[in-house]
Amino acid sequence: MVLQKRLDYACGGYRAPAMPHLPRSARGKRSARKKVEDNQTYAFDLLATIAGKLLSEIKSSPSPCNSTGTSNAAAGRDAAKQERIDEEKSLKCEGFDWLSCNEAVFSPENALEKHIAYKLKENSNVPKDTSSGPASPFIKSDLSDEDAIGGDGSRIEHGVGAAAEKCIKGSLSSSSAESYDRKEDGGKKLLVAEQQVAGNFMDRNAPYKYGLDDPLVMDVKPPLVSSDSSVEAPLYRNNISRNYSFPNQEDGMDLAADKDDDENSSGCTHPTPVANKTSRMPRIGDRRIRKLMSSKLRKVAPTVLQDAGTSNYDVEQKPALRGKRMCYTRQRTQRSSFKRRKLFDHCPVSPYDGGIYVKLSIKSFKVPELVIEIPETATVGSLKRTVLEAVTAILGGRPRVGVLLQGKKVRDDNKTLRQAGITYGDKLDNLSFTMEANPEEALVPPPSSEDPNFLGLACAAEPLARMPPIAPAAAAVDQRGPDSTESVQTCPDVDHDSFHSPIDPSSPEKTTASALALVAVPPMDVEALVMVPLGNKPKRSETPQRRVRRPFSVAEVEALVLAVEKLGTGRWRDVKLRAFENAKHRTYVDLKWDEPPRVQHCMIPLGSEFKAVGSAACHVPIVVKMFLFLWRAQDKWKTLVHTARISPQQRRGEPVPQELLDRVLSAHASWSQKQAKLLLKPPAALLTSQ
DNA sequence: TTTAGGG
DNA sequence: CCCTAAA
Repeated sequence: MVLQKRLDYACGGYRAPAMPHLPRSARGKRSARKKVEDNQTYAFDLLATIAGKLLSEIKSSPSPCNSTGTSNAAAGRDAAKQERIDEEKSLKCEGFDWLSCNEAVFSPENALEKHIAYKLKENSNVPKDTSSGPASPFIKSDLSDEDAIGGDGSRIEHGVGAAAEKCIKGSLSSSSAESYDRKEDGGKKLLVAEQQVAGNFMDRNAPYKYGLDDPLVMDVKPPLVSSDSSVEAPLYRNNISRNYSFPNQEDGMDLAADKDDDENSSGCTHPTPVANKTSRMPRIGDRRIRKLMSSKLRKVAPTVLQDAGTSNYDVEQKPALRGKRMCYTRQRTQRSSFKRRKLFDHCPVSPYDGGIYVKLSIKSFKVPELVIEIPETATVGSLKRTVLEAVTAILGGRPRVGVLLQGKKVRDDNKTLRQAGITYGDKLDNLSFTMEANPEEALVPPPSSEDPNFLGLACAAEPLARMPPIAPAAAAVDQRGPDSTESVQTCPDVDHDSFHSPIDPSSPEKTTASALALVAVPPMDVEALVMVPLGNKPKRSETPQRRVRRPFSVAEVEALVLAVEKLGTGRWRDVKLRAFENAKHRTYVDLKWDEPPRVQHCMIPLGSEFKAVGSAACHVPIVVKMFLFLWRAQDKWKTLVHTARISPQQRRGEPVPQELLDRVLSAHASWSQKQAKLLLKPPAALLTSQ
């Protein structure tokens, strides 16, 4: 072998043209992305949560918040601020902000909490990796919180809760705005949100209308849609308002329970009738709630939320909350089921109690960015599927996804992205998505309606709120610990197949052009990304999943044969280049997800608009990463030669025309000979010369 | 960074 | 399709 190489060099002196290397910078981007994704996921959750919160708010509209923590307020603030800062520093979550904001806006304490909890739960489920990783900012926030608190790893839930808390606090404290000095967008946004919320709370009885446009959200990402989210919720005042207080703080469990409930109630996260719980809760509730909220918030949107939340929160009574939080977090993490039960116990209030829930009409809301990686050669249809998967993974439900390029709907699912004009090079900014709830599904009540809290909500919010039950995987993850990547892979939720199918055989162009691959991003990846903690450990991302198998098309084979016939069997890099000029970023090596350098991705910042079920619409900024999958000519050739040598009956897969196989054998033989000759000759030459 | 090979 | 040795 070595000899051959040498010979080649000597003879041809040709070296394969150097391939353009992908910038390593990609890595960094990648990591960032992941973070984003994580955030995004959470964001969805958050959305759901928000919805729920809103509902709950309406219901509960508790007044107690303000009263709590008067004396401690100052100290709490400081602490909170610091925390925030820390979190921010550690995490830079852009996306979360909005969520938190939104949530804040919507949720009344209880409602928020619940919602959050639900979301959290869902998230928690999703986050199998949570334990493992560092995924979303939320997580980070959690961590930070934990650290601060000294608690164990809290999770997304916290973030949500925190957000909720913030919201609540914000709402409670009219002066919340001042507390936020932060320059960060998120922080500011939060402030705004809070303010709004506060206002809303004030007006509980009246239906709320928020201009969710939320400055908050907007900041984060460029293309983010400016969603105009207006939430309209008639607030019905239930008894809920009476005490939001949860059981004692000590029972962090309660919180946990709430969260669990949320999680469990994957179905309808949003609509949470707050009243139920709240009614039951003991008075301490305020604190608890706050705590919960804070914790949740932190988890969710560590940076922004925290800040905002903290500030408000701090003013009121942060310190206490922290401690509580920790407890509850831990409990939560350790025993989700248990938590759930507790929740019920605590908040057994029947939805009917008087709890009225608000009918929310969410016009739009923003969700954290969603990062999708997809090969340029993938079809529009596959893109839709991918986006759908990613979104539904978070939101649940089975909405329909549409792709908009420059505001124009791309209808032909069979076109490749390239054909549709969606290329990584440009125009990505113009890419957006629409998501429409499946009417049929929209009506379907969430399965987990058992939770009284959800009863009311069932409607509009529902679809969004629903989170896919990733629980199993998550559970696995938890047990395993952060490092276990496998858990992700195994995740039942994702439908891997859906992603793959994409390429349309009918379009030859595609195949040839992308001889490479259609591979779609496995849903898992998305999840993984989502889950991955911002911070420290990308453990999750590390475990590469096995690539999806994408058999070579006949066209690809033909291109390969042609190239080999011309170039021989030793210059695979050249072969690839020759065979697939179109693929600019091809390398002879197959691409791997986790190897940015090899992967070409196009980041497409998108402002996607999603029309959620019912009247809910949300803007989801989606980042699409496009990449080309390279196949390994070397390997393919190997198999081709083998295939050509075996009987047709033994062959499997897409039949390769005998003609091509014959050429394979022919080329292989001839090049083998040449190589052999080369090997032999040189020595002779040397000898002679010497 | 490419190739060659083996699993 | 993956992994690794070797260059």
